[in-house]
Amino acid sequence: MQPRKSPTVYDVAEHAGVSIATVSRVLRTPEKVAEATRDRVHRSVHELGYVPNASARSLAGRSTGVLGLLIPGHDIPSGGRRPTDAPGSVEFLDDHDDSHADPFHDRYFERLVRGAEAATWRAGYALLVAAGTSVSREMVLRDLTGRVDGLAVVSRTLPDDLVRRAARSVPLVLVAGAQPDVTDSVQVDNRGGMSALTRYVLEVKPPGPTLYLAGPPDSPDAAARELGFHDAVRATDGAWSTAPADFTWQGGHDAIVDRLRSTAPGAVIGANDQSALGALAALQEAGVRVPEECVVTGFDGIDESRYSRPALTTVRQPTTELGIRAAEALLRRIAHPGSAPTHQQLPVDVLLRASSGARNRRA
Amino acid sequence: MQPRKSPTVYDVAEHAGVSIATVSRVLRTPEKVAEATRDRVHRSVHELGYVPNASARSLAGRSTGVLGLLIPGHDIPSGGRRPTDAPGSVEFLDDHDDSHADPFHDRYFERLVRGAEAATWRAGYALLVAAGTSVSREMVLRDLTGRVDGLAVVSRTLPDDLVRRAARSVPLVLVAGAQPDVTDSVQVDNRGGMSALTRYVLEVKPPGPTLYLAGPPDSPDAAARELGFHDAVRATDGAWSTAPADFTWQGGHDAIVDRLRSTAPGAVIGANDQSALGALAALQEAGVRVPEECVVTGFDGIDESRYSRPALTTVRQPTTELGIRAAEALLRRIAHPGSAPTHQQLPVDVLLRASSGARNRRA
DNA sequence: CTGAAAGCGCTTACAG
DNA sequence: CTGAAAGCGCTTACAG
Repeated sequence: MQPRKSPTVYDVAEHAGVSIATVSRVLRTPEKVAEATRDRVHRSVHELGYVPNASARSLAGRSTGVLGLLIPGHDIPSGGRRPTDAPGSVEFLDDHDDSHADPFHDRYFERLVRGAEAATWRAGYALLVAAGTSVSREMVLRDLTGRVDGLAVVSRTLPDDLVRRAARSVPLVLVAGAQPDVTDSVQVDNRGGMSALTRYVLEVKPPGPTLYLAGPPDSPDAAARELGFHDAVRATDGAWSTAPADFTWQGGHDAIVDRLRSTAPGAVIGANDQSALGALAALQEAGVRVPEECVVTGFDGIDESRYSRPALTTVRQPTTELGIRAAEALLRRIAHPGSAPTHQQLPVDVLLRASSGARNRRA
Repeated sequence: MQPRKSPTVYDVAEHAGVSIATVSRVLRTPEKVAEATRDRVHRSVHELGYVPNASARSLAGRSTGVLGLLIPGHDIPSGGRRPTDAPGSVEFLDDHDDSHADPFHDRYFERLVRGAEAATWRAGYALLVAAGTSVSREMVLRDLTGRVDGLAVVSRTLPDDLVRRAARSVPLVLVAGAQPDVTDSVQVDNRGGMSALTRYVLEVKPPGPTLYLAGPPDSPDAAARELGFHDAVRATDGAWSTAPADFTWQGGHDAIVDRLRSTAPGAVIGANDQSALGALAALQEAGVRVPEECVVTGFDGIDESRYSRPALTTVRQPTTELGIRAAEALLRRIAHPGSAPTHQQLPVDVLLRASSGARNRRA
């Protein structure tokens, strides 16, 4: 398809009757070249279909012009199904509900990648994406490190010490988590989001104690959200309590079943959507009307939260924004290698839906 | 953070007391180096924290080791919200339903990127992702072309002539579409999928004519699906007809309202999920029981199809697989530049759900 | 098995 | 405004 060897600066220079230095200048600093020369070179570039070799450019320019993004690897089938020559080969599947136990909810990574991509190209860089499923993390990391000017790593994708080591050979920013003294970081304001949501719930809820469905003890997100809940609830004098629910539907469901043996809550605040949806189901099974008798809220904004009845009021992370900020932080770090690590907290959005009494087109 | 200049082959060679050629050999063709030497070099590499410079490697090796993936650009907010120093800054939004008019349904690109990423790294390549939102398509394309050994382009991301021109300077594969004589392509078997689905519907449906809700006339997907429907329905002698519905909920809804003035259908087959969901709603409004009196099916497998009542039987594209196949096709093309363009059709999955009478855990 | 040397295709001071 | 030349950090025949 592309037959002969691609043209180089030398070919263009010869074609235009100038030196290779001039060709390079026309491409990088056109204002330093006389207009007539510039035009001539441009014509040659076009006629020969010249495309600069990025490797040579990077080597000579001491910068790759590439940013890397490392995201956690999902399992990708190695073989996969074979393509068909026989059209019409179709598989019929009984579609069960594959649980979204994933802390990174629906479209999280698409948004993250798109955000990072946009900010990266906008700055004239290209974006390399790696999940490191198929190969060992170390190998991918080493490979990436040599290819990029900076690396954004999604938190918990790599063990802390690997992050630290990588940060020694390349500017690195941690996404959705932090290692305070080691690298820059960009995360979402889980604490502030839960606090704001809780304050709102306390205002709109019907009478009755407030119940918080806590997440698993080892999750940083869960910890930050619980702090936010406490921030808000401690400033009031209403009754409240917490119950463990470990981010699962069942956990939320069971916590409510248990709680309904004593007092019915006036509000249930889930540490995530899954547990809130479980709680919602348990309340409805027990004949508690939501939101009239009890308000329910979640956190994450998974797709399922939109389709529950009533639709679930929840908090959405600004994931695209997170990608943008990560790339920008990296670019800043590349420009100023010396400065102290920075740590950003992005504000979240509360999505008001029917489960907290908000009126809504659909619900 | 990374203070002094990174070590090079020269540093490693000196440290290990060998030539740079030997260092290079240890890294690329270790079997050609004596074990003792190899160990010595490895130790030096480790001690110095040496990471090979990918640009130099690419330039010398005449191959970048990078594959590019170009996907259509969504609109990404340029400014975005500012990060806060004040935690707790939260926005409250009345959450309306943003319609998924997108032909590339939920998670389509996440799956595509992940598939491509997996296959790419598995082969020892890295993956560059570009959406080319922020910058002009031409610029991104030119930049990409110089950076990669091969380029996968999602169909309709670029005008045909740009694809053709790009294909002259780099191996290129078209994803989810084809330009038969120009490049390799990988797509989904829309026709075969719709045909298989239709045959199944004809088997399970209650009495009554079959109605096909066609897509917009300018969509290649719609055209292929309609051919598949015809393939299946022409082989039987039941009554059938088609109605235009242009891929929208409203289109599907109105087509049914219109149709119900005469005969009630025994099956409604939508060219996509949106129109099928509209049809489902219209049937239910008219008191037609689904699936008992009329079976309904869609195509695409958007998230919403899972949460309708009854849940919608639909066809899911093997999107991850599509990404894998695209990367693999590219790698094959790189290995064999001369051969004729290949065109793959990937088999789809039918997701059996309650709207066609399939029993299901949830519905 | 190992080394000296050429070369990959650019960029960028340095002169003029 | 333009050119000659050095150099970016590797890989890879070619000799030995």
